[in-house]
Amino acid sequence: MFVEMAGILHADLDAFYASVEQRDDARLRGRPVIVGSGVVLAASYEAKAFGVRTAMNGRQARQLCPDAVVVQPRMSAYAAASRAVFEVFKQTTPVVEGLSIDEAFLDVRGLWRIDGPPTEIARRLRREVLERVGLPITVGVARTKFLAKVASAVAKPDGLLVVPPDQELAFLHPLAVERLWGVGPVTARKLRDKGLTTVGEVAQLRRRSLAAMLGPAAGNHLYALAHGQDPRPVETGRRRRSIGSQCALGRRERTGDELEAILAALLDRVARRLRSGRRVCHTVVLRLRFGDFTRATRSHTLAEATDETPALLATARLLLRDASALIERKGLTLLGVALSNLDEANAVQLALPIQRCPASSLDTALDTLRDRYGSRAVGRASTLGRRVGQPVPLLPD
DNA sequence: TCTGGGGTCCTAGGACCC
DNA sequence: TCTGGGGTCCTAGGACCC
Repeated sequence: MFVEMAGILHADLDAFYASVEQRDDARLRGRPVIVGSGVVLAASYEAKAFGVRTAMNGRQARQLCPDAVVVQPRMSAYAAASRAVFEVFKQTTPVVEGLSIDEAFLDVRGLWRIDGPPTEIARRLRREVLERVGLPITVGVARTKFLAKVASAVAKPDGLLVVPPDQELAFLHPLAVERLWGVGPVTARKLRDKGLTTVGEVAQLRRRSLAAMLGPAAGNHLYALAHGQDPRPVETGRRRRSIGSQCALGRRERTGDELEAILAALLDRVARRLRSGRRVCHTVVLRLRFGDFTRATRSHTLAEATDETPALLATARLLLRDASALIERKGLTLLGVALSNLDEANAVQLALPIQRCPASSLDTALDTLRDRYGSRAVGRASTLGRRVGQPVPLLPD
C-alpha cells in the first residue's frame, strides 16, 4: 500500500517580536524581555518562564517578572525581519502559505530528488533562518497541515519535530483537546463538560454526536482532525479579505465630536492601506465595544466598490450615528473600522468590456479576458458580468 | 487573564431571484 | 394565484488565531 509521506512543514518563529529585540540588542540576550508596556505583545522565553503571556496586562506582567526589560514595539523592524524569513521560505520551496507575520506552511513533497527528504529540508531551513536572519525558528513536519502545526507547537521553542505517517494517532491522541487548532476556550469547555479531555477521547465519538455538540462545521472539522484527516492543500497567493484598525478608548466618556475625529483618523489609516494594496472595498464595518465588554458590529455594503476616503468616511459616519443610541446607553470603550469584501482594483476595470457585451457572447468575451489576464484575475469580473442587465460597479477614473 | 490590535471563518435569518 | 426548492447576497454575531 502506498503511504503518503510527511512532506508539509509548519515553520513558526519563536517569541517573534522579543527575539528580534534580543537579536538587535546584545544586552537583552538571556534576559526576560517583554515587548509592549500597556499590554504584552510578546514575551521572551525567559519571561514566559515567570508566567508572562501574550495579551497579558502590562502591570500584571511586571509583577510576575520584576526583572524583565520592557521595550516598546518596533513594528517596522518586525516587518523587515518577517520579509527576510519569508525570503528563506520561498527559496526553500515555491509552495509557501503565510499564516501571519511569523508563521507559514511549506509544501516540500516535490523536492525529494533535488533537495532530499523533508526532515533534511526542515533542518536546513532552521539553520538558514538562524544564519541569515539571526532568529530561532521551530518547524513541525507531517503529512498534513494540521499535524505539522500541532507538531511545531509541541516542539517549541527552537525545536524540530517530525510526525511519521504511521505514528500520527499515537502522537495525537494523548494530547489535551486545547492543543487542537480551532479549539478555543468555549469549545474546550463544552468538551470538558462532557468528560472529554484528550484528543483520543474525542476520536472515540461519532461524527454525529460531535456535530450535535458543536454545530455541523465545527463538529465535522474536529472529527476529521481527531482522526488525523486534513485534506487542505498548502495554498499560495492567498489575499487579505479585510483591512481594519481599532482604538481602545478607556472608560472616559467621549463627545460626539471626539468620536467623529477618532473615526476619521481610523478610516484614513485603513483607506491608505487599501489603496497601497491596490484594492477596492464593498463593505464598511464599524466595530464597537462597550463598558460591559459586550460587542456589536454595524456594516453597510456600498453599491460601488471604492478606495476613496470621502465615500468610505461618509458611510462610516452614518453607521456611527446609527449606533448612537446604543453608545449613549452602554458607554463606548473601543471603536474600530474595517473594510471588507475586498476586490482587486483592476478586477473592476476588467469588468468594463463585459458591461458592453451582449449576454449571448459573454462566454467568448470572458475567454478572451482569461487569455489576456489569466483565470485568477478574471474570476471576479466573471461574477460581475453574469449579472448582465444590472449595472456593473465601476471605479471612477 | 478583567482585555490590544490585527485578522479568519462559520452561522443564521431575511430579502430577493429563478 | 399559490406553493416549493435552490441559490446568492447582506447583516449581525460569535469563536478562534497570532
